[in-house]
Amino acid sequence: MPNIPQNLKQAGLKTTLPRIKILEILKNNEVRHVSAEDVYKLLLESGDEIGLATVYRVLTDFENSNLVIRHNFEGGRSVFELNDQPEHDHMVCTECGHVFEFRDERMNERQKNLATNAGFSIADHSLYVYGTCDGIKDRGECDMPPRRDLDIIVKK
Amino acid sequence: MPNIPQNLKQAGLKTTLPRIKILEILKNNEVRHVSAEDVYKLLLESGDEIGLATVYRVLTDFENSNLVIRHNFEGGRSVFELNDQPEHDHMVCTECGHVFEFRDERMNERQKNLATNAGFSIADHSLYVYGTCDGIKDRGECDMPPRRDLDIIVKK
DNA sequence: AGCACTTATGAGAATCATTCTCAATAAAAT
DNA sequence: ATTTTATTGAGAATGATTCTCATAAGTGCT
Repeated sequence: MPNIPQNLKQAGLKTTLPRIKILEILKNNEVRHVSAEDVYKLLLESGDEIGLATVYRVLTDFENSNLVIRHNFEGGRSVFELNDQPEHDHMVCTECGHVFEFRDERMNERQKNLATNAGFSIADHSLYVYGTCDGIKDRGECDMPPRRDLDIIVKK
Repeated sequence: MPNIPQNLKQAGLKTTLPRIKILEILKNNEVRHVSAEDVYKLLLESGDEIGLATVYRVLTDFENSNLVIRHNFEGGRSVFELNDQPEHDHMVCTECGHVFEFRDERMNERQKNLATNAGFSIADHSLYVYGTCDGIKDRGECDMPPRRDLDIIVKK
């Protein structure tokens, strides 16, 4: 298993207790997309008294050093995700809340071309597809459990 | 020119002064993507004393009756856009704040296929491309004035 | 037009997520 | 071990948005 203090050092961050604990949580397979509040609660549950302000600070530090990715969801809520996977996009089921990840080279290419032709340099993009998964549609329940790996990968 | 009270009635909304004034602003070609605060200031400039709370309420009403579309930009900022055009996506210049609109059938198709294959029914999507426009990159200033029509349309 | 009924508005308080402040503390460097 | 520098905690501050509630407008009916 990857060494957390090492990760922090590589990212140019001091290895402090809050950072270690928070990175541990993010590396935990059970959670993939968490809000600052979520992290704060998880810390409390495991008996770590780390202030909410620190959680925000650490997550922002992690974002700046590319350890995590911040997503701005609807309603001004941010969720964070460990940046341990190739760039990908998200399909969000509006019924069960499940988030599927996918990756499509062709779509990325397409975006890049569009932008270039318009005289625009892409730094970043955010794509969320909202809808329902078939488990919901057919039987009223979601039959796809959350997964850590990319759910759908489409090659070029 | 389209009749504003008519629009409101069709949307199932009482025709009140604040609603008329705000819809007027949204229909104004000069502005396309505005925040609630922007609308509030524009109202003040034209001598209309309409409270900020009302602006928010009206914009939310408009959203619910599909008169406008709400975008949740980075940093928890919402902007509103008159819903008078075909579905399209946005390129946001992170330097000058200019928002380009574009529309790409092929990308939409692609999304639909991906989703279908994964057993997912798309209801909606949100795509924002962030970057800088070439005016910024080359000369430090944006050379692309805001436009009302779609800036870039790519057919299939 | 006049009256009753329902809905919208204004102003300020309240809320929510997030950031800031600053004194106390812990890591890193010497 | 000591100095230096960055980090933390707690609570205050911020900024966007929503809520509350008394007042003011629209709408429908006579």
